[in-house]
Amino acid sequence: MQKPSDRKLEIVTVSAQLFKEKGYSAVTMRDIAQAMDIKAASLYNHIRSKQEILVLMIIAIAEEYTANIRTIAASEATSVEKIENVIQLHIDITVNNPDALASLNNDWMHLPAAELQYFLQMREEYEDIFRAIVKQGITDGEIRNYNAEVIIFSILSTIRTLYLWYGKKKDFSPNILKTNLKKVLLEGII
Amino acid sequence: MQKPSDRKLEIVTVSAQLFKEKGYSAVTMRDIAQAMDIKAASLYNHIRSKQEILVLMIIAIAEEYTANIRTIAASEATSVEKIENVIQLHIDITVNNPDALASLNNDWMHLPAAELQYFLQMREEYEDIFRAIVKQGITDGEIRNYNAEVIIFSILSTIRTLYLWYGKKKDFSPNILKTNLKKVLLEGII
DNA sequence: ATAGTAAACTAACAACTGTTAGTTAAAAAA
DNA sequence: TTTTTTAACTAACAGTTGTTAGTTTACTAT
Repeated sequence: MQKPSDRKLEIVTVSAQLFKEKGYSAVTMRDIAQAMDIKAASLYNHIRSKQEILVLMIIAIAEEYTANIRTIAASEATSVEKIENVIQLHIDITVNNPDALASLNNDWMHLPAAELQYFLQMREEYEDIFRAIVKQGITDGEIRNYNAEVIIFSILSTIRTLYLWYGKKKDFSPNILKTNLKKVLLEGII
Repeated sequence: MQKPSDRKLEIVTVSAQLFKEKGYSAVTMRDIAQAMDIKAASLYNHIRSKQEILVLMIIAIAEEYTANIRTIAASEATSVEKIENVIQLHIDITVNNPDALASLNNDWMHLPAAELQYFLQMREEYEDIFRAIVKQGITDGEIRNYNAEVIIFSILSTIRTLYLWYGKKKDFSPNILKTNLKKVLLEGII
């Protein structure tokens, strides 16, 4: 896979902002073109289809999640440290892709069949790895013996929706998140 | 506002399932009609427009959230008890509206202008009330002195996305949630 | 039986959708 | 300088969109 041209990346960036506002289906090729001050047909000098924009937007990030959580899981760290590393991973990816994450969370079902399957497979693996970390932590007595699925859901849903809050409030600087989010998710609030 | 007919409610119910799968914009009137085994034009014997379906789906639930969090905030309970009551409120509404909540979370931007303004106003009030509860809890020493916005984000994002997990795993029965979710969110996992 | 109503139907529309074809102008390579 | 490439353009398409108009059918109330 060769790396996309500058103009191609610009289309993906602009589209990500629009998709975040209105969702993939509600954004037209003419909307994207207008935001770039060109005509819709001109977009096709750079991309093959509207769906290809979505693929470029989602798959690379999904692969980044997958590669990193594999590394974290395979490391020598304790279960709690691994969970902290997963939280940090989500903070980092959110800071670097605050718009595209909206499509990764809400528009993935509009991927072409092959990429959809690939995406869902990565997503499943990701949750399986995270589940294994949590269960190991419970077994080792590092993590309290609550329902594992509830723990997984609670942490994942928070760090997956970080993109919705990041950038809207000054309290969500990378540093404040780094120090506060791990504590809140791990130690609770009381 | 008079209550909708049975058939009208059926349209909203069926649409909610479809909107959850593909999003509001990607679902056509013909999709909705086909799911009800009628023709698209027949839908208009019961509803005025596609947007009206969205309004019926979202506004009533938003009002239910608003009314209930007002009651909780005004009660005599401690701050921690109030937060527990908010968590329980989200569990209850999720159990009763597992499909419509997808649109409330992802498709609200497609509401007509008037209803959009009303929705955003309710959403803002909701977050303001929740913020006040958390800050009071910190002031009173009931809640640890972490960044309040991070606490708010962490709890709200979890209970708002409950609809994504509820029904998919048997671990998410109302009872398991009732006992586990409050503990995980309040006391943490270590 | 008759009239009225609720809810389905067929047919159609104007606007919008993603996309293609062919053309043009400017920049880069020869 | 000439040639090639890049990236814009105009024009148009076939299919889909939400929606309306007018009609038909079957139940309900008179």
